[in-house]
Amino acid sequence: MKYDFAEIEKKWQAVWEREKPFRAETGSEKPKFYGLIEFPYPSGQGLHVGHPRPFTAMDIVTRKKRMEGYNVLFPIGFDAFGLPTENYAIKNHVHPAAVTRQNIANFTRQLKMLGYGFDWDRVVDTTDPDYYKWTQWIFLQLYKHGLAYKTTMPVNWCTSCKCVLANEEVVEGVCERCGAPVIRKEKSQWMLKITEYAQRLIDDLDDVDFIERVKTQQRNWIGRSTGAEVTFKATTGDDIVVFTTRPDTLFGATYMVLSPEHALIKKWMPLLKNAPEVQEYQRIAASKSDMERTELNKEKTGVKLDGVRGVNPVNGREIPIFISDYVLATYGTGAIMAVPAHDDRDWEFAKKFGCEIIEVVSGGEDVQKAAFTAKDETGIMVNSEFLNGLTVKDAIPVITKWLEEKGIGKAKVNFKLRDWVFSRQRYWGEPIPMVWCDKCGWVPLPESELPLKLPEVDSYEPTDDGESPLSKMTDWVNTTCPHCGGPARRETDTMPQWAGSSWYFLRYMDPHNDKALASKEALDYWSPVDWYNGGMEHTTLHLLYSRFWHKFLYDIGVVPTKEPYQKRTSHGMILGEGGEKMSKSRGNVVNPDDVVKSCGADTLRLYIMFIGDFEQAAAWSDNAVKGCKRFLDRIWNLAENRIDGPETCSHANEAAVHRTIKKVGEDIEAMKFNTAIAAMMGLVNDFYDHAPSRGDIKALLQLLSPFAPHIAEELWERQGFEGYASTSAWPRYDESKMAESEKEIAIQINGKLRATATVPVDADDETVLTIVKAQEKVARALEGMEIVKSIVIKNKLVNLILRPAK
RNA sequence: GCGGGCAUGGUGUAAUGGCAGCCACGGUGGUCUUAGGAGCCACUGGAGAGAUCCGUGCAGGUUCGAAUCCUGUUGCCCGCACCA
Repeated sequence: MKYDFAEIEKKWQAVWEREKPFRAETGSEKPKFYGLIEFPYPSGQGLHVGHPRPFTAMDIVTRKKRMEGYNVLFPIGFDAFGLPTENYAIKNHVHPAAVTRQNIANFTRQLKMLGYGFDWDRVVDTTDPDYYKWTQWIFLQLYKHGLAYKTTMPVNWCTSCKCVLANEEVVEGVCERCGAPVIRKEKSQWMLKITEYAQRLIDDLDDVDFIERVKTQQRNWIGRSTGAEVTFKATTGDDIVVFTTRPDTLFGATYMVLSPEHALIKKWMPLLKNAPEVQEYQRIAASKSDMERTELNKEKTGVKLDGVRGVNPVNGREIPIFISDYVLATYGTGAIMAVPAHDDRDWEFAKKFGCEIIEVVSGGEDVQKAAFTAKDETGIMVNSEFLNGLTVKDAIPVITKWLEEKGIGKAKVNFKLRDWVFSRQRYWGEPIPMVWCDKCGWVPLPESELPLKLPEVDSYEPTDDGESPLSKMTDWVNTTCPHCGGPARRETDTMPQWAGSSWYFLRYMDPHNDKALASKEALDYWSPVDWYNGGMEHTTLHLLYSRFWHKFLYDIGVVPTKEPYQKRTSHGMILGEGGEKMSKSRGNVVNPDDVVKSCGADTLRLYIMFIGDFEQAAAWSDNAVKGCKRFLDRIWNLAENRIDGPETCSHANEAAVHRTIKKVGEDIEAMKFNTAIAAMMGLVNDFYDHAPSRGDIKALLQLLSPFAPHIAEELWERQGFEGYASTSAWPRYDESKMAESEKEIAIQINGKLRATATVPVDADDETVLTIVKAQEKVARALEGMEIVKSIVIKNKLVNLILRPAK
């Protein structure tokens, strides 16, 4: 009979639906294992072939863990709030909730079609009021602990989404989602104080097992730098506080620069002889979009303040003050001391505006020609009075202490990380549970009134005036103040997409709880997530946000661990045939439905894992899929009919079977799925040379089961093995059975491969050398030569170093 | 500019100090066949009739031995980007 994948996959999916063999049991005596994948956004297009890569990988890991005796939690859900759904709803005049329901149904069908061992009783949906009740609850806790606040500030505004964006959502000056230009807009926004956790978000990376590039990217994004804050006086008597990482170069500060938005400029304006010029510069800087600001970063611009000067506190020298947009209002104090001799940007600016360049660290080239920026031991302080003769490294603590004693400065740590802009002017998101009362100010909704549900509205259109569509819903907006009972208005902005995903992994632990986001028992039992795999694109978004929320929940005693995820890995992207990104416009999109229809889910699963290094991007190839289908066909041919006999390995295949068990097991743990599959293919090739015994086949089906669960289950049943392959005990290997009795070793002469020889395994050096020297080619090479040195690497190689005999 | 990564047959890749190319795709030939775009078998890095020689982006180095380690260099990809 032919391998009828369609029939087989349907059959076993029905069995799993009925018998729920992948259900997780909170509180089980077995050791727990919590494997997590990023829950998908249920888009109208359905599953992309990119999805099965991480999903199948974690399915393989968790299926193996289950076979090894773990109580496995492998859940799935839907991150369903978001703009595409809202836009689709607007265009087609349907409610976003209806669109979401449809899309989730389609995703569910596709995920089941691929045979994943999810616990389907724990599905979460971020748009379900029973779920977002707790998202709102967490927001209220953040508010109560002073970590949520509303403020008016210039924010990133996407001109197409008509919505504000977090810093993390702006990529190269354009909207991460739609690619439209981002401009600055002054708006009143809810903010979350992620900066409060900046240091801990860095420090605690030391305690978790994240792949290194994730840690590095998070550290860079948080951007910790240590230095000092120093107070300069202005000739007006005002204090100008600057931040510097190089307080050692203070004697070389020959001018100062303020950001165009700096508050002192307004105060000084009447004193400035060139006030119109300064105002013009401010106006231009303010009108630049982020993209223009980055594009125009080639040449420095600026204006000198004519009428006010600064005073260098270390030597009392008067120095000029400039404004320039190379100093950012949002970082440090928005003002810098410029040391052109030892900073590339200051040097460039000084050259253009004719500022003095004074060397204070010797050891580099002429500072009139280029800045000398080394801050290690190579530089020695000069022209710096009491710092002279010290290295940069030694000078920093000396000057910092001096500044502190004089009361003009102190050590200071700065972060690039900004607070998280948490409001979105859109309909399809969690309502922010806050009420504005003219008497009481912002008042949080009582927890008993959660969830605050989204009202039914006629139009979800975003507005050009920057208000949320909810603001038009006067019935919903007008309410009473929970504090004084007077008339009040609800907040009409909604939460960003990242809210619901910041804690969903906790909800999986206890998804139907209506008393708490999850019970303490479930949180204690399942925390932390043991292994979380997801995309690199979420490193500075979801991953950072959810670590922040988790740390907060830990601080208020809700969760038992400091970190949500013990281990984090990441997969590469699946590209279209030819190596380009898959997109509708290129017409190279592969639909999983089509692949499953033509080759089956097991083949798709195998191929997507065999495609290449899991962490690397890989290009889809229709041809290569066939190889995986062929592999399953070959297994089918071997095992479709019952093989009788004892359940032990055959003599001919025993070593290969045990080696493959070891290899596949280790490769799954190391996410080297491609080589695990290659090893199984090798074993099947062996089985074509030496017919497999009942035991050989049993081991193969068990190894195959996590990768291609349907066919493994079907053949398991046909062979009449007990129970199910997917719940059988993962096979063990025996080192002693892996070794062959003989090994072919390489023979090198003076480091060059010259011959091979077959020697008994683990033979001692002398025996090996005797056999080697008896080789004809070796004997020939030895004529007239003497052996200077023999290197014997057990079971691998012999290298003879020869020279002419005297 | 800073940070991270990658470079191996016609293709995807494997080997992390020890016989370069496991496993696949593609290709060539054979076999079975009414037929084969199915299956099975064999071959498949390059040059050479062959013995052999050459070969892991490039140039050096360490080593008995380097795709692998070190130094330099080129190219590509990703992240951040005037962060003081």
